[in-house]
Amino acid sequence: MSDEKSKMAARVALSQYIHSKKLRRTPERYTILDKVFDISEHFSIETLYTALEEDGFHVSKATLYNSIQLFIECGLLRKHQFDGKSAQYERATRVGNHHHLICTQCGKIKEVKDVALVNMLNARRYPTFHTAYFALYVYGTCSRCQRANKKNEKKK
Amino acid sequence: MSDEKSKMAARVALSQYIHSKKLRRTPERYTILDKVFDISEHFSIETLYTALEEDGFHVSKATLYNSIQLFIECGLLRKHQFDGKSAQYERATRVGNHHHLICTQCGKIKEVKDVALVNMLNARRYPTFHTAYFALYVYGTCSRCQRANKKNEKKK
DNA sequence: TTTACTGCAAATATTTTGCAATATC
DNA sequence: GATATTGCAAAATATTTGCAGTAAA
Repeated sequence: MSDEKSKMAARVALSQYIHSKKLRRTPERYTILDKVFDISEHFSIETLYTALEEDGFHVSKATLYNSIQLFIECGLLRKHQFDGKSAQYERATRVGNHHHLICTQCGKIKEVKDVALVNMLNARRYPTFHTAYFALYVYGTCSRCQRANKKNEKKK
Repeated sequence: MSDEKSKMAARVALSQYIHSKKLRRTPERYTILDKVFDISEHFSIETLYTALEEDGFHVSKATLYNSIQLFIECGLLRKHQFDGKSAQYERATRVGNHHHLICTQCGKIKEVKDVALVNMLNARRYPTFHTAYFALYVYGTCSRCQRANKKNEKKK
């Protein structure tokens, strides 16, 4: 799906959710949603806040937290708690087809597509639990840190 | 492995790590480690702190955070950032053979053994990345919340 | 005797909450 | 007009940091 199309689809999904829950269609919610769909990668509340400010659109942090929570509830967004302090978010459509490699030394996060694995996961069923989605985190050492480690060993 | 045996093994592993990094074998570290191996499930810093206080053993929060970090570094402990506020920890030996089902409605976390899946995961290799371990989180609705939802639908 | 470790308190950072003003339905 | 939503500031919470005293090597 193109960026514009997925943005439109997200707006529609949000509208439906808002309608079904008898909530209100505020301009803030749609502006924030658009911005979320402009950002291609992970983002934090802080990043999103700054990006919106740069556009000359001011919203309070409280509203940001509220809106993001709403997007998560209606399935448009996923939340990650990587090891840093603040939560990271990304579009649900992106999360489906990749997972995350996390370097335990430098904290860098890399995305990997692994369709075969995703298919295996999707085929799993757990009794009495209705699965919505998965998050797989792979912890280890990135290439950069591996190299750094080798260098240090040689020094000794 | 029995509880006592795994506790001993952990002590040995910690001693080796401490020696290799030229750190110090303080009584606090071993007392905390023992307590960690008494707790069978997930725990937070707060839980661990209280458990130690109840034993009449006082350590500062700072020392707890430090020690837990040390245990993670030497591979004895894993950290989870489920959706609550505080981080949860559990023994690495336990994590290997199960993963977590997380109810997005009530936040309850259930453990599931899935050896076949674990084996598949262990067989995966990612170029330029040296994998240490995995964390798989399955999000969805637990049986209890499924029932509650059905009841609410009927009310309408 | 060197310096890593501990405890305490203060600092930092993130997220949540209360409330008055406003805007949507 | 009823009430959901916003912005702001204050509060709550978790974790980190600085530093002086203590203890392991």
